[in-house]
Amino acid sequence: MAAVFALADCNNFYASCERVFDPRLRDRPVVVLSNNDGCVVARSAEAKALGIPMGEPAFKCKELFAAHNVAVFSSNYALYGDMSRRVMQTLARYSPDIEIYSIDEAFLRLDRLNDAPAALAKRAKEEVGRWTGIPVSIGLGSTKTLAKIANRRAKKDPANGGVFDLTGGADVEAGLAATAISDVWGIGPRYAKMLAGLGVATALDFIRLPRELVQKRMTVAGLHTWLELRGISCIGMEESPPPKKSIINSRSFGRRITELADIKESLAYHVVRAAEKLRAQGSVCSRLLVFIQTSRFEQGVPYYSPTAEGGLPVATANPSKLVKLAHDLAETIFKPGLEYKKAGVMLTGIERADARRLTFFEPEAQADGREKTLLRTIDAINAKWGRRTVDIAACGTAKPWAMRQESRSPRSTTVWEEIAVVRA
DNA sequence: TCTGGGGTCCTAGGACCC
DNA sequence: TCTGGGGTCCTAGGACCC
Repeated sequence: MAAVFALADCNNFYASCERVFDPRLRDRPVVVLSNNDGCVVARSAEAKALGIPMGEPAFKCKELFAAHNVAVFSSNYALYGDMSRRVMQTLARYSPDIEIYSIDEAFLRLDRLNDAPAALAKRAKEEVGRWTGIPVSIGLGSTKTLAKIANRRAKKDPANGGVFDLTGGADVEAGLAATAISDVWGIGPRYAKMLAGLGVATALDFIRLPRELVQKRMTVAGLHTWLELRGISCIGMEESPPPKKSIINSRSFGRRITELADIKESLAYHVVRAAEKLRAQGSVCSRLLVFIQTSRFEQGVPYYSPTAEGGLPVATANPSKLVKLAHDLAETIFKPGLEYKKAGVMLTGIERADARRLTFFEPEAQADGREKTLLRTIDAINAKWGRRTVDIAACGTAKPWAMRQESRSPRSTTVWEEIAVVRA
């Protein structure tokens, strides 16, 4: 059988997660906001129908929210992450060949199995709904890009029952003709605009462009999209996620920050989180980049957004060493008299911890061993007793820079004290 | 008052080397 | 007067994804 890729995508994922634990939200418009309660990042179908755009700043929607009794939530990533894990575990029962693509999407290979792909997809969709309460749509295609298009068709028309099959005898041309070019996976706003200038409105128009033109204007990535839409698979399944080559931790401040000391505190926090991610994938890093930013939207004052990068003599995952470097770098770019809105760090020069150069000096090797033991112990304690049970002092306790989060729902599946209570 | 966060890949061009 | 050329590494910038 020819390859059959399925894309399973949770409908309005964050909004659906909120609904699972509060049935009163059914039929009520639900939106979820980004960190710091900044922008709308998820909308239920009812909220979409109200015309609330994705990414809209929350303060611009206040009146609309009030007028239509919209349920508004701060992001609750503890909940969404755990719900995602449950959805993925359920999907994995349907194919050994699964790639978790994002928090709410997974690709599955559905050929090479005993049952017909479309029948498997239908059962998977129903079981995820029954076991987790999350509605999911599944699209089937002979390539990943076509599976993405099929998924859009599945979502768009309720008559499809949440599953759309663009393989076998399906009319692929009709599917491509019904898909706006800007809705194709791999075509962003820039390329969509450029293609519009070439008279391309749909995916079907796009695959009728000459191959050489596509490669010239859109490089090999664009060519892959073009080939995939023609049924030639270029983007394969990734069995296990490769280690990250860069790790970022950053956040907008809950309010404006003017003091270097506060910025340093927030940077320490970001470094500690980033170093945890680094150790979780068994890596060390040799470079660190610090960035601080004023508001992009402030009238009358120039936008200040400097970065500073520095290296370490020996690659490390030790937060104390990284914090020291981050603080030194911050001092080189901090300008007093400005109101800062955001800060963050990026770790690069990432390599496997076990591939490190050996140290020949015995005292250093011993110190290295003690350091590893210490960090392993901290990670173990935090894994058992919760994040930040053991922290480093530079993160501070006052946290004037902490983010706003005014309406977070309970962490119903990961914190005992916040578990849902059912009254019968 | 209020505008997210975290990633990847590709290419062009400069520095440097022989 | 004539003033190489190819390879590699690094970085910045631009495109995309969720």
